[in-house]
Amino acid sequence: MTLPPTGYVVLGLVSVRPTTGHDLAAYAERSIGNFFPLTRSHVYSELERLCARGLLAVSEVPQERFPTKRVYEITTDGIEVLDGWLQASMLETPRQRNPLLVRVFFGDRLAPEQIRDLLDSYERATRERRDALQAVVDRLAERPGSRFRRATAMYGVAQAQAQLAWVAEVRPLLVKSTTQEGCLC
Amino acid sequence: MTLPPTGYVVLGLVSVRPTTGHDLAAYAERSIGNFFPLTRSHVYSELERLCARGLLAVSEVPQERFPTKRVYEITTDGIEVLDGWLQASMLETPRQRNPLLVRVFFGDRLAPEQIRDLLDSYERATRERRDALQAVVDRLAERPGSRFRRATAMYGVAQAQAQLAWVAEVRPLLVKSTTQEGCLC
DNA sequence: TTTGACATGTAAGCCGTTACATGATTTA
DNA sequence: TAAATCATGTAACGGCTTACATGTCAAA
Repeated sequence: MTLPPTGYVVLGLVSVRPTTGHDLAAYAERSIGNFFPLTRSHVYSELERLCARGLLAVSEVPQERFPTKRVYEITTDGIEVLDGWLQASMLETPRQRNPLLVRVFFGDRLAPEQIRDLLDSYERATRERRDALQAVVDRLAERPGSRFRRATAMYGVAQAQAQLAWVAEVRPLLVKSTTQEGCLC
Repeated sequence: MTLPPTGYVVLGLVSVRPTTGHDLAAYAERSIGNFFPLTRSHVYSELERLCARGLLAVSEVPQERFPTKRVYEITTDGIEVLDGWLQASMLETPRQRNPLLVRVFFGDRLAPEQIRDLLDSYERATRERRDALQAVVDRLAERPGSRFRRATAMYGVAQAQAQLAWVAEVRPLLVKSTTQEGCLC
């Protein structure tokens, strides 16, 4: 049985502990969302689909002060499918799209100051992302039980750091300073 | 007028020089395909759509030894739309999905040797990708007219390099050597 | 004679996003 | 009385992928 990518992710998140669509969506956004974004709508529909396939079981839990909630938990079939996917050695290579690189690729169509602005805004955004992820890494440093989640954040930091280094490296190559237009070098 | 992401990419590729679907797909695969994959089918349909919107013009060119081909070229409207998009300061942040990190995230469900295998195969694939991209960077070093395309390849090299460094950093943290299980440290 | 280059598409389908829709309870 | 939290979805649409479908010419 094969699932769409999101299916495995949702299955994995439910496997941590039984949860509702509401909670799962919130948790996903601030954890796995950094490298596998999920929308709330999609979470709900995927939960139902996994249920229909017998990989999750659902139970309605009435509450006093809040609406009745649907709590999902993973079944033995679900565990089998999840672990089977996790252990599959072949890593799917997803289509990675990078709108920044597309613009750089067509850089000949842009004026030097536009290239500069493009790199500047990319640098700013990347620095912010790096700092946010570094904060996560630091926060999880105390908890040895979180080493896997911490490793994913470290990955993000490493990526961002490399992107900043790349900007610094290519900026002088791509943005010819107009004031040096007539230099003798 | 807004287009799907692929629309702008195809538009940009045609803007370089008039071309056929066949040639464009081949060129896209070995150039922009590294950070924006296109399928052949998609290229053909997107070309037709851009035509219908008046952003491209098509002409049938009969050939002696080969089938008649449809050559597309960009129109003035097309140039306007393309440059408008390239100059838009806001960079869309696409949903970046990373199946490796998903597996790491759920690393608690995997045995240490499975984590190790996962990291090893990722490292191998990454090293290959880095070397391939480095070859592109080296090849383009001689041609100053290719500095933008070269910069995109440099980006890939920087990313791959950071990924390799990350693997080296987290491997000892995530893969507890079973032979040291009972060490006194 | 079979492979590879040249050349163009159609059809089906699903994954995933965006927008829409609802309603109770607590807190400011 | 307004906003935030808790809670659950539906509907529509479109982008993109996969698989299918066809044919000529040159070279091995």
